[in-house]
Amino acid sequence: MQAIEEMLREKRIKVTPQRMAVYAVLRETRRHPNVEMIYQKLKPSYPAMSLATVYKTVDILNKVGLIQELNVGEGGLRYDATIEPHPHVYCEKCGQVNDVENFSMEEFQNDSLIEQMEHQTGYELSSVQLYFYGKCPDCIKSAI
Amino acid sequence: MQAIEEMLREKRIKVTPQRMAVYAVLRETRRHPNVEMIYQKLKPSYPAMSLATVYKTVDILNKVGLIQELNVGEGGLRYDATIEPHPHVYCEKCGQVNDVENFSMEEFQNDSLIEQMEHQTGYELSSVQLYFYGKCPDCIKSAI
DNA sequence: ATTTCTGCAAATGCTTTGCATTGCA
DNA sequence: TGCAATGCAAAGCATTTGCAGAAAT
Repeated sequence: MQAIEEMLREKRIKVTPQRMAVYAVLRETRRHPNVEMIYQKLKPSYPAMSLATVYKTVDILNKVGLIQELNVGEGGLRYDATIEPHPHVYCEKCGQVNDVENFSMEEFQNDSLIEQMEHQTGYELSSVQLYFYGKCPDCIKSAI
Repeated sequence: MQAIEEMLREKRIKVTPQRMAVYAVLRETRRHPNVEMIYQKLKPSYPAMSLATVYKTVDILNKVGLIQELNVGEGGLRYDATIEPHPHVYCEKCGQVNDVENFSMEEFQNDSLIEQMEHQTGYELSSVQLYFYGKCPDCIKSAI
């Protein structure tokens, strides 16, 4: 895995401790945190960091294509350092967002789904999102 | 198509002019309007209708299952009187949301995709959303 | 030396809430 | 008549903005 500093430099954006920290949080977790979660995670080690900076940082990281924005419908966005398209599951009980691993719908992984859709709709498409909604195994068990 | 009044009555919610009007707007259009759009559309014929009522109404119509909520990631929800699962395309230029008609991924139409995912993830799933993002034919033409 | 970013506080704007009034059943 | 819905205005909150100081190139 490439060094974070290098990746920012390649995107021609200034390399700051805040940006490296935010991106590091996203690379380390599989939880798809939202801005508030990222902020809480960083607060102990970066007491001066402001929420506004986290907002600005995820925005620019998303724009340069280092991370992707997810919208599972809570109101508020989540962020994911994995930029390859992959489906997500949202637990309506606990609010956790997870990746769907080893997704077997091949068309979703490569570009054939997008190409097929461009044909069918006449749009120029740039991305796809597939979201599943339900209850996660933990929440089923605890019968909350 | 069933009468709107009847449909509300079947869902055991009080039948009011405002609710019929909001639902009628959603059934007549394919534009997946948000709250503000619904409000603007109704204003001429219902000058007294308040935005808060539109918010409350779409919320209850969604809860009783008469409409579905879409979240294309603008911030703000859109509403759709077609409750069968079907993919949507979002134009990042003009912001229009359209249905994908005659979607050929059969698994998406019936329940097999959800069942397969339940197996794979251990979740109890209730719904799926598939969104495409890009530029619509009109926006491509006008090269905006 | 310049340009860009950060952090604070204030502003914004969508959505929700409380409550008196109205209207459906 | 009783309970629920409406409409208004106020409150709430997440997000954005403006700007002076700080930091990166």
